[in-house]
Amino acid sequence: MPEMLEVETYRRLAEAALHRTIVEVDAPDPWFLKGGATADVVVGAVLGRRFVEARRRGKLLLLDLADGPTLGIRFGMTGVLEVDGAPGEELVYSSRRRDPAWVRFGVGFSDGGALVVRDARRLGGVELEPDEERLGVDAAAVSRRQLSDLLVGSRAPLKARLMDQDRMAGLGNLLTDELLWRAGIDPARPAGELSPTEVRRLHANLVRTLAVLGERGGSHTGDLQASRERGGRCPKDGAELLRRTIGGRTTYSCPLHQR
DNA sequence: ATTGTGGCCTGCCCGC
DNA sequence: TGCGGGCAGGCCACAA
Repeated sequence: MPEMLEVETYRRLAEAALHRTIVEVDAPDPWFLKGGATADVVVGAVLGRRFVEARRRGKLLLLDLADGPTLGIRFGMTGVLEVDGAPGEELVYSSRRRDPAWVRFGVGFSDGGALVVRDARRLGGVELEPDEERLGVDAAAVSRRQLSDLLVGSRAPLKARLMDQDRMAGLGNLLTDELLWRAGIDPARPAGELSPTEVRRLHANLVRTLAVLGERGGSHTGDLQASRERGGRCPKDGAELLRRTIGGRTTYSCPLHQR
């Protein structure tokens, strides 16, 4: 999906949709409704109300309805948010096409505008009252101590642990590869085996990576990104990058400086 | 409980 | 041009 940086962009975009009365709900795809919701239930919850707050936790966008439930939106890998026809982000792995069939959910406002979710692959979804607390602390707000605590005692690969949304929410495949490449730590290392020095380095690089890539415009703007392909070379030292599957995801790392 | 695997669903790109 | 295979920034259910 869009990782947390993209969802944060969506969140800011969604602020333009606040305080506008919803007069129309488009939920054409039952598959896209999660948590047992049906089109009727969503219509009943949303119609006639207004969004009053746009929040984010990890990759989950939360839109609070006045005197109503919270609408949660997940974007899967290819979901895009649009408000009044303007897309929030161009996703690297998502088509630039705007096929009307890809609209999986939308609400129309009394002033004629609309908030729309497009998702070609249908891996995202919309849910009423999502369980926010199941998600771990947002990666943009994690303290060094919290980071240390969520790694300690784990023998899962570091990368898998960092992407475990129940422990820390927000990091996806690209951000995690970039982060570990910057921090100079092997993604396959057991999470609990990092030294205090390495945890400190990891945290500093997390803060910096989110800041820099956020500034540049998204998860795909990392220094490693251009080399994330078969045969790609490390931008730091020129070594051929390792391509492995870690935590179920394609992982690129430098065999020289990531130890 | 933790960790690993497969599957979901669809579009695109590459090579033949 | 057509077709099959592989791949994709996420998440969930399930198995060991």
